[in-house]
Parts: sequence; C-alpha cells; structure tokens
Amino acid sequence: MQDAPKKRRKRPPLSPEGIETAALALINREGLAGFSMRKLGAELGCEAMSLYHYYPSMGHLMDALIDRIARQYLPMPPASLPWRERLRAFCIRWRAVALANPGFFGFLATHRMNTPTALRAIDGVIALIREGTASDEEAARLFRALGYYLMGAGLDETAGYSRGPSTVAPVPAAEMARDYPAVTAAAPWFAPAAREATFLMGLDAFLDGWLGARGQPGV
Amino acid sequence: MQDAPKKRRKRPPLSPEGIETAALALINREGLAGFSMRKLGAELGCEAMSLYHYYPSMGHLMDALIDRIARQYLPMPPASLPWRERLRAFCIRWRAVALANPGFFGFLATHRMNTPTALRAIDGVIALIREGTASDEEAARLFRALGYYLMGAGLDETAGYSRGPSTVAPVPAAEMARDYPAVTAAAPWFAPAAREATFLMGLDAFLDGWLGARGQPGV
DNA sequence: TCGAGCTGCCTTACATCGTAAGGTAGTGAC
DNA sequence: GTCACTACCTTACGATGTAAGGCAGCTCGA
Repeated sequence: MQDAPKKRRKRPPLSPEGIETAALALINREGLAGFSMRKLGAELGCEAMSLYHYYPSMGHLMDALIDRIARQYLPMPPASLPWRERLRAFCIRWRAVALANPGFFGFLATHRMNTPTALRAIDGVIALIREGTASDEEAARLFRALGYYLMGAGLDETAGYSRGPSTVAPVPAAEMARDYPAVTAAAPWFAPAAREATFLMGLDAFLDGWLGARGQPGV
Repeated sequence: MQDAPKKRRKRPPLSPEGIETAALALINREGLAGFSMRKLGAELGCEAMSLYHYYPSMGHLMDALIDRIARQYLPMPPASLPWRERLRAFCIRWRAVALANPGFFGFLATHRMNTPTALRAIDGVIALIREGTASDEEAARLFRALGYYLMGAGLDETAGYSRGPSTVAPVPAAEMARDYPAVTAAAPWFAPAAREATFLMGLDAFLDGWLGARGQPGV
C-alpha cells in the first residue's frame, strides 16, 4: 500500500531562509496573534517540532526575523546627498519597511534589538547622525528622540491606537459627532491617505526644530 | 471535618475595581508575558473562571485596563497656563503614566484605544491642540505626529528596542567597542538617567519646529 | 415558611500553545 | 557492513483562554 516507495520528497528541504520568509508572510497575513509554530509548520509542510532543528525556540526564530528586517536598514542613502536629505531618506525607508511588515512591526517595536545585524544598522544610523551633529551627545540624543518618532509612526500605521485589535465595538458616527466633536473634526486627516503627509510634516518639523536651535554644522 | 461551618468569607468579594487594580499590578510586576487569567485569579484568591463573571473575556479585561489608564489623561493642565505650556505639561504626564505602568504600556501602544474614556481623553487632547493651531487640519496632523513621538518615547522607556525581551545574549563591552563604535560613543547618553532630558529636548524641538514654521496663533 | 429565581463563584473539560525527550529513516565514510 | 550524522517526526506534558454547567447562599413574593 505504500504509494511513496522511497522517501517522500514532496517539498524542498527546510532552511532558515525559507522558514523565516514563511514566518514573516504568515505573521503579516494573520497577525501576530494568529502565528504559532504549528501553523508555521503546516505552512511549510512539516511538523512544528522540525523547526526546532533550526531554532532553539520560538524566541530565537523571532530574533532571526528581527535580524532579517534590520538587514533592510543596512544600506545607507548615497553619500552624495546632503546630510539632512540622507537622514530624511532613511526615515522614509524606515516607514516603508514598517508598512511592508504590518503584522510583525508590533513585535519589533516592543522587543530588544540586539542581534548582530540590528546592532550594525543602529551603528550605521548613529554614525550618519553623528556626521551632521556637533557632538557625540547631540548625536546620541537626536538618534534616540528621532527613534521615538519613527517607532511611534510605524506602530500607529500598523498596530497602534487606531488600528490595533480591541473588543470594543466601534462607536456609531452619530454618537461620535455628539460626544467627541474634536475627534470628529479631526477625522478627515486621520484617514490612511493622509498619513504619509502627516508623517513627513512631523518629521520635517522635528528636524527643523532640532537643527534650527543648533549650529547645524552638517547642513 | 468542616472547619468552616458556614460560607468561607476569607476574602473581600470580587469587584471590577479590585480585579483591575490587581491585574495592572500583576502585569507591571511580572510583565505582559507573565500575566494570565489563572495567575490573576490566584492573586485575588479566586478561580480563573470567576473573573469571567465580570468580563466576557480577557480582551475585555484588557480594554478595561486601557480605560483605566486613559482616565489618568482626562484632567487637563490649568487653563491659566500659556497654551504651549499646557500641551507640554500633558506630554510630560503622558510619559509619567507610561513609566508608572512599564509592563502594560507595551500592550497599550499596540492596541486600539476606543473605549469611552480613551475616546474622551483623545477628544480632550485634540481640543487642547486645536486651541493653539490655525485649522482643524493642522490640529489633526499635530495630534497625530505628536502622538507618534509620545508613543515611541513611552515604548522605548518601558519595552522598546533597548529594554524589551530577547533571546540574544548581550554583546560584551570589548566587542561592542570594536564592532559598533558609533553605538559605543553614544552609549553614555542612552543611560536611564539621561532619558528625561532627551525626551524633553526632542519634545521641545518638535514643538519648536512645528509651531515655528507656522503662525503660532496660540502662543 | 417556603420555594423560585438570582448572584457569585467554582468544577470540569477541551482545543491550542511552546517545547522536552526520544525515535527513525536516509546518507555518506570507511 | 556498520557507524555516525543529519533531517525530520512522534509522543507527551504543563500552561493557556474559555465554553458549559453546577451549586450554595441571598432576596423576595405568596
């Protein structure tokens, strides 16, 4: 009755590359809550436990995913551009990667990023910032504060206070207009189509404010 | 053998108030991953299922916690202060509440906030911002962009890329200095003691930049 | 006084989760 | 031939959220 006389090679062998690609795809499709080792195994045509041959635990897999996302932040904008343009371009890429990984970004934002690639990417960004700032201190603080903005922006557009899960039913429009007039007045500019402009306005305001109050040696 | 002849009233009866207080305390003490309905029950001296008498599901409990945190954002700074000072004071309180709820903030930042109290708080902030801006559009965009900064700052100081969990062992100092020189140079200003100043510098830079490029009618 | 209904909490059970422990089939070396 | 090794699977365990139903004590109308 053996219809597969030899070893069943019905699928390509597993590999970290394939596992991580499938994991990211699954997370971005189903959301973080919809992810599990068993579902990932099913996706890949193997048992959940087979994945433990490649990663000691799910946490290690997740760290590998962080590493993989961080890889997209390694290449720096061309040095021919003015410094501020380079920094701006990096921030825009940050947002694009976040939007491309909506399911995973919530995880990334709430977990430590100390994999080798993530550290290299962070090091690269700090070095870039250092070029246009007057001291190590200013570079450190600008990196941090700019990071706050970028982290919050990515989160908001993927899983934040307006898009994340909730058990509460959405408030009907009529009640909304009556009880929350300020929210209602602002709502048109909360639409997804308005988000890119808001992101850029905030980014430029932040850079203007930070660099304007200082000597801006790098501009 | 019954040592408790009548009904055992060895603890006060359950209540939403008590459940939510215990839940927040547990989450802030053990972290989000260390929280479960059974552990919360144990903390309160009841079974996990007893909690379902007060909340249809754990998600509803979590939404109640969001509502409870949002309550702390309802009172607005005194109207006697200049507009910008009021906005600034609100942002500082935002950070304080985040720091007071380190375990829960990671949840709050990645979930929808549409409970009644949260909506009222958001409405209040937008109304405050509207006072000092020239249009509904500007108020909406400033609220959003400022929210990015605040969300990222709270996250970073409670669960973010430098404090969250990870399976990767911390990089030794020697290797750090050799492979990540920019991070090493910046490290002194990444220390917890430096964070408040960084937060305020970023906040003021952002407000300067946003308001400076415009008419600043409210200042 | 008596039950009927209600409130508050508990018991049991189930599907799903991460993963520890160990097995097994195929492959290459000698 | 057999030995070691790689790649993957099987089984099992404890923990989780929660559906379904039970049960004891209170309140209230008759």
